[in-house]
Amino acid sequence: MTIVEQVKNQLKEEIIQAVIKAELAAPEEMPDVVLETPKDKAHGDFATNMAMQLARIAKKAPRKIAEEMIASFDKQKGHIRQIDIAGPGFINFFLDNQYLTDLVPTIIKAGDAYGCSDSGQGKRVLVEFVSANPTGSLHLGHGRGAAVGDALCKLLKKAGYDAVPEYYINDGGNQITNLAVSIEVRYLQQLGQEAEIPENGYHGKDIIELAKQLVAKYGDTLAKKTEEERIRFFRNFGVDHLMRGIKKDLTDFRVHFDRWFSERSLYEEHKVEAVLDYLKGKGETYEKDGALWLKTSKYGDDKDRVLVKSDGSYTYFTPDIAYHKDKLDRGFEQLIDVLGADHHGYVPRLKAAIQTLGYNPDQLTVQIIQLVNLFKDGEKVKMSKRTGKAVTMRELMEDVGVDAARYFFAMRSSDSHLDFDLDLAISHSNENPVYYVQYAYARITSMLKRAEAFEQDDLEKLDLNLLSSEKEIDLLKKLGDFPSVVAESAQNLAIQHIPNYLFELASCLHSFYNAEKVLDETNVPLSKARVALMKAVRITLKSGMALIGVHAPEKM
RNA sequence: GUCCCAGUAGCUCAGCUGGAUAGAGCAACGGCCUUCUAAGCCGUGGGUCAUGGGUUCGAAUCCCUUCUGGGACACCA
Repeated sequence: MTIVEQVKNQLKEEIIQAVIKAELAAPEEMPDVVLETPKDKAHGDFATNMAMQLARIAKKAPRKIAEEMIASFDKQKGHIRQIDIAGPGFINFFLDNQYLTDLVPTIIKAGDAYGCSDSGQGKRVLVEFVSANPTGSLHLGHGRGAAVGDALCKLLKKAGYDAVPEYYINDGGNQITNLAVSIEVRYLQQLGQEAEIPENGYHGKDIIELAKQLVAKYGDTLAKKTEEERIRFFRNFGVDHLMRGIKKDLTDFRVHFDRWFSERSLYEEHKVEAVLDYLKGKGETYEKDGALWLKTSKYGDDKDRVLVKSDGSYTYFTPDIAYHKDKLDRGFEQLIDVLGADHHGYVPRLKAAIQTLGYNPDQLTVQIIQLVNLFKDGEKVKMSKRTGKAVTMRELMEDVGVDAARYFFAMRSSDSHLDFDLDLAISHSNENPVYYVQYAYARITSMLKRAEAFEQDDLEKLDLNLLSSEKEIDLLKKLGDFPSVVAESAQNLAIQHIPNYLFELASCLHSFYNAEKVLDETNVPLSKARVALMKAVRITLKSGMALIGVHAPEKM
């Protein structure tokens, strides 16, 4: 438990005791104690609405209740300095600063671990994200999914969940056959033979590049193989090649996966057949029009869905069910799928499928990644200038850098549309929130390099009571918020709170920096305390930036 | 037609589980570098929280209506 939580819990307990002592409510009718941080400092460090909540139960006016509560309050406990009644019946608590200054040594000792909590209680969570087909390069939308999924995993881990990031490689279905055929066509074309890309094939230039490489390496030997052998070869070659590119993109984007799960492995281990047999055995399927259907409408889907098409092949859905069963069978309590907006309609059937498998549909949470619109010079950029197709993740990384891209992707709730301002992301100016936050870190770092005279290794010897100016208190309060911001963001799968928090913390730092001098030879004890405070801020900034995959630069 | 997301300052958006006078940044205007990084700070102006109702001590927040914008709704993946 963090310092701030301890203080709050103690305060809550005192509030409950005061209510009981004043005979305003019996323990069993006690409302939840809401303790919030007021926006206005004049309203204290914490405030409770308890008196208003009790109005109906105690049948008295809120302000009257508040008075009675205060009268029976034990002020000796919980660092309380002053209690006020305000507004319609708020009780405002003013605490001494001890609990805040205690944060400094706590954070310094914790280091990178500051902000961690056991809020997730070790719950096993599998986060599947990106999972793009190995049929081309990753584009903008995948970039957002990658940034969100990766940040989500890191956030969950920090908040005490056992989160595992996984990528599902669609290397088994029709689209891969299409890819193989497309490569074959380009290969034959390179050799001067007549061939045409099929309608649902891949027309990208990268496939032509691939074919050129094949000719350079194998000459025309591949053309002499049988059709079947050749396709199998192109299949493997294509997937390997494209997955290498995808992995490279993701690594460069600082996105990590614990496991790359191959769809093909599901076939090889007969897990698709097994799940079909299982569903048939449970009576969740039926045959119609020569196809095999799953009764998903029984579980909230609009209509039933096809598992085996009339031509005998599987739909995309079928191995995906097997994959989700595999995930659940591996013992994950919660599955998070980070999916593109185009998969929106896919969610009900996936949830229904999980129910047909005998699991609880609430075990699956789908995070929809909404569309990203790029803006340049105030205009919407739709296509890449280079390729004429969707802008790739690689181009984005090259244009704006990983830090800016990751920050911008993390900045907004993932399920709402994102307008990505390229000019803003590139600009090295105060308009750019990424630099604002990084600058705070660089400033502290550069300052600490000159701070040798004020180093205090023995934290016990610091006189932290000297940290009492308004800016210092603001900074300390903000530092104290970090663990709960992490925990709440993880719980709500809301990564956008992290950039917000970082911006606020950076703002407190800049404000403090301009108001007070840290390194002051004429006041050594204060300087020592402030250097320690700066270290705490630095640790917290770095830790927060790490969550969203943004680097903390030593200098700028 | 059904479903999802959004509508808050001129622009881009915060606003946590309902709380007190709705906040930032940009843009506009005025200040602050002989002093630890001015990529910074301080100040001023700027609002029918799309709309109409409901829930209640209290609503930008929760529920419903309407309007507007975006997206999704295959025996594709």
